[in-house]
Amino acid sequence: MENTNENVRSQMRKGVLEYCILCILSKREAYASSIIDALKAANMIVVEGTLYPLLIRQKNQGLLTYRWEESTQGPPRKYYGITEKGRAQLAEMDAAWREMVESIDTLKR
Amino acid sequence: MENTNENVRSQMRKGVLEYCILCILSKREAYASSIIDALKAANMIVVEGTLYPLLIRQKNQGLLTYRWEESTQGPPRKYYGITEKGRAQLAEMDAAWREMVESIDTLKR
DNA sequence: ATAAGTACCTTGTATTGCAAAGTATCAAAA
DNA sequence: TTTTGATACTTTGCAATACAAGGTACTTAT
Repeated sequence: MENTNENVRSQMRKGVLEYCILCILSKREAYASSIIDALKAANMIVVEGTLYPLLIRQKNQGLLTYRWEESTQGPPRKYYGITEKGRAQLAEMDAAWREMVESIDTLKR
Repeated sequence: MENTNENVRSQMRKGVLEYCILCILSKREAYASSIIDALKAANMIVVEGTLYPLLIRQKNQGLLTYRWEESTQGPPRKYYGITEKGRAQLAEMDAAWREMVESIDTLKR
């Protein structure tokens, strides 16, 4: 019964995940598992079934590209990187995020 | 083509709206239109078709109650108020929100 | 060969924000 | 009295999306 906590967080994450992905990829290329690790390190738990469709969507929107790279252990990895269009979107999302933080702040006051 | 901006904001709002409602009602009772006004004042545009089902959901979850009140001009208004359970949920959401802000901050760093 | 580990992908479901259209109440104008 | 306009609440249908669960494929070690 105590996943109320997790439900609340899950709801709040909606729509912010796409922003997180762009944030991560704006710094370095990464493949799915490493993205999940980065999110986990920031206390944002995400599972594969969420991330893969999201990456594909962003790729289809032209925000991301990818390249295959061999791995020393295991199958090849799909390294995603951010595009110019992705950076533009990220800039919009930065603004949207700041505005939302500001909005909540206003409501709290 | 320039509603990209609005789409981005719309996505980010997802899941945070419930939090906003509780924030507003934790301070004072309010009816739908006045809630929309409060959100608008905080730069969060929400329409009726979004708000009404949300209020009903939260009421069914026991987070809100309401009472009818006559209006000097127009039909009676449904004034919503927050319950004890709603305040507990709000406390959880406060924590979840702070964590999310912190998470994004971590990713940005 | 087989098993284990790693990585990527797909399907089905529930939730939810929203546009659009509908219902109901009240008061003032025609 | 009827009609119009303003206000308020409600419902329906749709699209987007996070997630659980299950599946495919490649590599290395046993």
